[in-house]
Amino acid sequence: MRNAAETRNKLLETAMELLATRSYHDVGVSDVCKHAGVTKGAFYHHFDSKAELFAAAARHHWEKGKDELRAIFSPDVPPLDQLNGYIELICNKQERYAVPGENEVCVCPIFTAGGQVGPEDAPIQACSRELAEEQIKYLASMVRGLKGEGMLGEGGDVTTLARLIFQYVHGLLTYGQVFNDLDTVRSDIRNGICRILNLQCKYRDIESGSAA
Amino acid sequence: MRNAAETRNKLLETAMELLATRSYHDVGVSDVCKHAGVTKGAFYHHFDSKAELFAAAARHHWEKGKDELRAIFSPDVPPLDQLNGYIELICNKQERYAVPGENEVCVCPIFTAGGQVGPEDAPIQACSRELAEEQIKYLASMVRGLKGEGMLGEGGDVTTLARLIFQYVHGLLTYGQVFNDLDTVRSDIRNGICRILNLQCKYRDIESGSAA
DNA sequence: AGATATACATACCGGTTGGTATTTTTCAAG
DNA sequence: CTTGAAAAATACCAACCGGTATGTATATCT
Repeated sequence: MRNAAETRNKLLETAMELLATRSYHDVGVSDVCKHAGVTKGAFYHHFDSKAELFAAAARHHWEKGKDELRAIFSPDVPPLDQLNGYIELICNKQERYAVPGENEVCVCPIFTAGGQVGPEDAPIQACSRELAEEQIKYLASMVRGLKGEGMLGEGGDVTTLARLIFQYVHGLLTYGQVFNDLDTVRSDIRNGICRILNLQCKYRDIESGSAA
Repeated sequence: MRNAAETRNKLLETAMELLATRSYHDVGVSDVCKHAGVTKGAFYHHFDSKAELFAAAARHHWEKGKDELRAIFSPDVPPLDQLNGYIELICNKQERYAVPGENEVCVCPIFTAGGQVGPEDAPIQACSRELAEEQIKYLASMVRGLKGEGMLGEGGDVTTLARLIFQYVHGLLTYGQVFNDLDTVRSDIRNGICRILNLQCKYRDIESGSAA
């Protein structure tokens, strides 16, 4: 009886890894089991269904990365550094999850899966919305900070701007995935976000504290 | 021997209809056949494989809508009307393909499918990229027009801006699909595009020629 | 009209997938 | 040790899906 928690963990993380570069329907439970070095019996001991696994995996993945997120969007961090941190975070994810040569770009597995399943997999859609909303909240706090420092042009509700950024980043990553082109993602991301924010030009380049 | 061309056409359009609200893997050939009122024998008489059907359907759909696109992005049309026309086009697609109450929002079936299949369905990915690039070209001509009239803020390569818009719109639609929220799509689309373009505020509202 | 290719229908196959039933192993408490 | 329950392995199933084999009706050409 090897550590049960560890097995469960392995399944959760493997599910997320596979989902990062392939679609929800492409990733079968057998796949997850094989990559995790676990049998199907063990799998169905820990999870009731495929949908439940991926919902749990999404939440697990989210919680795991939350510290990182909190660090980036901490009120102690200058808003501009928050922006840079966010962009870096996304790029780092690429290096972590993407498969060079094969799948250069990986999308946000959680949110993407929500668009790939029908109403029958309700738990996944629900999870997808829930985590998207949380992410938008973090972005909103950043936007509020930038606005507070007068770095943004006129107009634009904070929450709306955060949502627009979220939408854009997701579209960007999907674009990168389809074209399998990480370079474009890297070069467009800052441009796109800054334009949506209407961030004043003098702040657009990396100049403050953190560096790549 | 009922009209062969008509049967083929029915299959192509049905495929696109189903793909608008469901994922590539969710839509089976049997589904398409049933909805098209055609048997599988007839289907495989016209198409070699599922992937080929959807690639053909995508191109068919694209060609069919090309006149509409050419009309919108015609050099005769003032750039600002082009922008309004583009936004209207996307909203109209929603009314045409979405299933009210069930699937409020539909994404661009062609491009989305590209992100849902692996390298094994290469024809679909290829088609997806190809049509995305074409669409970006149309957008680029619009951006060039706007720029020519001095309506945009400083900076920004024309092609880059067109790509950013494409990325954003796709992300927006996916967002709308996941949240099943057409209202947000309607209210965000103009905002997002104008911000990316850095369209001068005085031009942002609908004021010229065409109306909704 | 007869021959022939096209258009479509029916039935089915092999493989895969999510899920289950059952057995074996592991570990900790008594 | 014994025991008992959790954890994990093996074997398996029913359903489904893409695709095929084969049969039949319809149009076209000579």
